[in-house]
Amino acid sequence: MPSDAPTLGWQDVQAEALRRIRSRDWPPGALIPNEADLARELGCARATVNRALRDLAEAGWLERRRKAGTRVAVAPVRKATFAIPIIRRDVEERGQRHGYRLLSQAVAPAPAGIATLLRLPGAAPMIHLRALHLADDRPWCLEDRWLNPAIPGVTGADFAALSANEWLVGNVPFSGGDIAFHALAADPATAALMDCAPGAALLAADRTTWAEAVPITAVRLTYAPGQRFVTTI
Amino acid sequence: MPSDAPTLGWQDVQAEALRRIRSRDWPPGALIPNEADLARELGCARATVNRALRDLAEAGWLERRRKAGTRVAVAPVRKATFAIPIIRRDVEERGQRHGYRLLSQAVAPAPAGIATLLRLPGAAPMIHLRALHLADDRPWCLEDRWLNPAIPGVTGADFAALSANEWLVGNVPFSGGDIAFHALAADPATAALMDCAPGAALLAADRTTWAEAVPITAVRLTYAPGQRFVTTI
DNA sequence: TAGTGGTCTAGACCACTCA
DNA sequence: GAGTGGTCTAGACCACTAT
Repeated sequence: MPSDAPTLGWQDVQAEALRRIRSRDWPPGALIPNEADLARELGCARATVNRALRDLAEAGWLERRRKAGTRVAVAPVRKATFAIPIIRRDVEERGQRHGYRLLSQAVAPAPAGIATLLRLPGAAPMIHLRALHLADDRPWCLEDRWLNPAIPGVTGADFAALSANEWLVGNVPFSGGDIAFHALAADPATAALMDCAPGAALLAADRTTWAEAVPITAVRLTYAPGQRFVTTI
Repeated sequence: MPSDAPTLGWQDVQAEALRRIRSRDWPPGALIPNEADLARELGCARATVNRALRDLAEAGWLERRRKAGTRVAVAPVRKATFAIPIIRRDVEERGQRHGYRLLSQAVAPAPAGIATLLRLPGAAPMIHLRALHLADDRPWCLEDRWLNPAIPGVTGADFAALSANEWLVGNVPFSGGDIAFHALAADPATAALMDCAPGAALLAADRTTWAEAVPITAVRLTYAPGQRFVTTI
């Protein structure tokens, strides 16, 4: 084994650890050496080992507990990460021209499901928007959104000119939320808008977003047939 | 402003930075102070600031470039992370009993689409598996998989007893791959297996996985109606 | 209580890239 | 060339937890 004169970086340490995991040198469930020992063995500082192993633990390869030490995960839970850009950028990054049409805007009592989701009182009045996003003039995505009218500035926004999606990104700092992907069959109205057959299988994403404890919006994005969400792991 | 005597941790620094971003104290696109200045201002070491800001950059809030400094992202690209557990665990974590039935197993030339995806020669013989996963005896997920027969040990595996999904996790170290979510309409055969109406909208995930440059498997997981992939951002 | 990972520090050098 | 982030080091203390 040639001695590696240049100092080891954390990426090297991580690669070496991954190699040992994959080669079953450190089999699933096994306790691996502690950070201090590894640092000595590899000839680097403990902080470097820590950085490498911490990242592996976050990625699901290792399970670490103080005093108990570090174990190789038995069933590594892989994680897939999806980027959620604003819709216009999503379209433009595919080299297509983004178009946008506001279909309707109204103030209406939120349906029970939406109100519950946002933890608002039963029939609280909210802003209801429906809009169609286009890619090269073809239907891309239907946006069905309920907006909390208490958001500063929201009543003055012109959603015919700028989509709520984009307005929110630029004007409302949000802290969190959740997303659910699911499949649904196109109802007749949606099918007409999407230029597809009624009953066609469509991919949809339901999102709710919050600024701290204040509900911002609940939106369903229904994508045109054939669309896929792709990622690399 | 009360002086915070206890030393600031990186999480505190991160929270303070996020606060400044959200309050528009650091508006979108703005250059923020460099690490050394921030460390002085906040009374901690530069490494602590680095840890905090590095994480914010990974999360999409900041854009960092050497010499150019750190800027607040103009359109923060939020990222959603999905855990991809093995199917049995997924079912069990919902408090249901996992069942499994191997429907068919055969060696057959891979369809052109699959072979291309895995960069294998046109009609390369592969192992084709079809299996149904059950949750509390109800259809949960249909697994349609093509396996590279060159994988060590694969020809001796008993996929009637242990799903390929689980066998692979335990026996084949894989380095990467990709996933695509999409919606499809249930064909008659699938509908019969899934106990749903033909044409029903189903959520599906297509995965390919690799061990370094060696293709391992291509699989389509088709989920029973009503299933959702949920995550928090 | 003792062993382990989690974190902070002060300093240093390097890599990148803007001007 | 010079300013910035990226990383490493050696040492220290702390927080958690298995025993």
